[in-house]
Amino acid sequence: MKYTIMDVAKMSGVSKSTVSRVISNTGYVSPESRKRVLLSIEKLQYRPNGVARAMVARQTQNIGVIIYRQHHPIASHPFYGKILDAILEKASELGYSIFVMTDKDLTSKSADFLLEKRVDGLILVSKLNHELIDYFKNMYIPFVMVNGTCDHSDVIHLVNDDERGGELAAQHMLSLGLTAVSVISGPLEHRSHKLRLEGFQKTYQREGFTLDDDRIYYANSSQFDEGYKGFQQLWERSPNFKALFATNDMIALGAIKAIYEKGLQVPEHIAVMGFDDIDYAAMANPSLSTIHSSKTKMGHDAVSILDKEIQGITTTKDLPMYVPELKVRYSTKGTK
Amino acid sequence: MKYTIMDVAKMSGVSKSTVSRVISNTGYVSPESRKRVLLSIEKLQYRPNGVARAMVARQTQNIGVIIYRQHHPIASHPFYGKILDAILEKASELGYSIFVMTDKDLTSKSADFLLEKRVDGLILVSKLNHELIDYFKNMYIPFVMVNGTCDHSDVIHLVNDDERGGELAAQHMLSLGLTAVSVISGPLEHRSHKLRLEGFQKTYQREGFTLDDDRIYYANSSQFDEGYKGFQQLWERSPNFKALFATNDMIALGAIKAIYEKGLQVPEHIAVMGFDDIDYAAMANPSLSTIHSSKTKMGHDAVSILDKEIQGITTTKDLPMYVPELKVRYSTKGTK
DNA sequence: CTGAAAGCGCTTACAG
DNA sequence: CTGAAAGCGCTTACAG
Repeated sequence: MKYTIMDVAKMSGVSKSTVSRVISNTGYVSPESRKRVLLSIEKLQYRPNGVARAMVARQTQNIGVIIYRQHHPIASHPFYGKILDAILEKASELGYSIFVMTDKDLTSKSADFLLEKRVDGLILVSKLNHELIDYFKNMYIPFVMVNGTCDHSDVIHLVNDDERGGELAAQHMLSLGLTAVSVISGPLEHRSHKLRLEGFQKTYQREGFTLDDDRIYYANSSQFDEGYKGFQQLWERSPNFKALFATNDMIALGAIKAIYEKGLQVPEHIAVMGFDDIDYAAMANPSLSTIHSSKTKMGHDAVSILDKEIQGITTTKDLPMYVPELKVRYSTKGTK
Repeated sequence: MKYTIMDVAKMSGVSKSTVSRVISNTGYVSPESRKRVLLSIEKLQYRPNGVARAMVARQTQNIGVIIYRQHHPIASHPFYGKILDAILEKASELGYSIFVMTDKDLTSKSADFLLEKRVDGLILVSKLNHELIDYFKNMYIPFVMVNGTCDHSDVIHLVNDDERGGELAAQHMLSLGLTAVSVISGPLEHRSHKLRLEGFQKTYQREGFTLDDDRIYYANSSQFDEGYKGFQQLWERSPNFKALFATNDMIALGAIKAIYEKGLQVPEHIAVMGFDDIDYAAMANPSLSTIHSSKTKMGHDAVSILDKEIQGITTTKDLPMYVPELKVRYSTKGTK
């Protein structure tokens, strides 16, 4: 810590240029010099100062991750936490370190960090407003968006095919003969909730079953509580449905709690499906049928693609969506 | 991004020294000069380069967080994720940015990062081996440990009073007359699991009930699966207990799943208690009685204390433990 | 193969 | 109140 390249140079009887060469393993260094330098480094426990290096290299080897979550947890979120884990994993693999910032920061501190160029690139997770996207575009800093709302076609944007997922959910329910269905939908400002709902609705309609608006509860958040409340409201409106689709697992889990409190059984009285396949979905009691959406793969890809962008290797901005997958569990089928 | 302090200086017709003064708001600058500089900054959208600044200031305003989790998720972990969220929150408040690193990194890359002085201080979360602690001590870099195993009295170490928590759990069960109890314990190398178990055991013994070793399942991990397996094993050994204590909530949840699969009810046939009060404990079905352990407060304190250390303000190394709290829910009481 | 020099973008004394 | 100079710890051409 306390030693600099000069200390190593002196100790080895060479110039700092030579030390620099052996550290970066570039250029020519005689075997003897190299040996002496390596020895000094070892003795002094010398480590190059990354900040100084970053300054001249104009590269920090840092990636900033901004997750938009105004009031809710970020890391511990069952969906976004998974993405973050995947980002962490891939970043370490590719030699990047990760700065994690909350959106609250974004308006002030974290924005400054980016502006102050302490990161080589950015990963924006979840919903971000247009101004922000424009802002980053103007910064000429490479960035990718993950699971956000974005209609700029020139922005790299990783998303699940949520509409297809909604369709899969509907098809599964229909295959079980569950035509009397209600829905709890998360906030429609979020691309994913909107599309999941649309895909679900369209499929029912296509099969000749209309989903009246009073069969849908529009939740204010995508949290457990809203699922709980949502079911109560729907049941109060008209207790005549046999199945419930929620646009994410947390909502579904909240609904299940409310269902049991009413003395009803899942799936005997009401079959329930969620969306996302968060870890708890499989652990829950009863286990929750759901649509698996990419989290780990999205996180990994975000870093890999960003890495390419940082290196100036242009990739297609127009990436295919991740394909969702049906997971049938107890909450619809009644069997493991 | 592309502009430097020189560009601002030229545009304003002053020297870069003056620009620096207005940016850092230090020293004297005439009102007119200040105004011109501010205007240029605005026009050019200039932002100081944080890397350059960090180099001369010898301060990065960065804190590194290392979470030890060899094979399991980090951010999305219901316990550590919460701590991380709290760290993120407090750090942003105090003007620090957070680097998150996994332990896999630690042996190579992240260790280098620390050595390369890209952080002003460190937060070490969870179990870390002795060498590592010594290593950091030798680096003369301020650090605090959170929820780890550490017997160095000169290391700042934030922990819950897990033994007391185990005691609280035992007292609660005893108060319900549940003397025929079994236990699933997480890995004893972890300070917290060890102490939770000890506190629990001692309390039963004190009340005249011995907990034979065959009543305890020693799990290989602290995950859901091990709870599931643990119950099956215990039940196979001797299906004569009416209550189960698990040293964390995930284990308890896994056990509950196994209990239901055996056709038994919680708490009617078997009452279950966990430990930690992760978010999902309250959401689970049935809701899980548990011992609340500090997560958010620990995360906040870790940053605040580290901040003081970084500033050279010495604080007591000997901090009081966080006091655990009993949360009674359906899984023991049979009522909300 | 190696060293001296210049420079990355800032801040911090020091003259004036 | 302000500017020139030195320096933070490195890397990168450029001579030799």
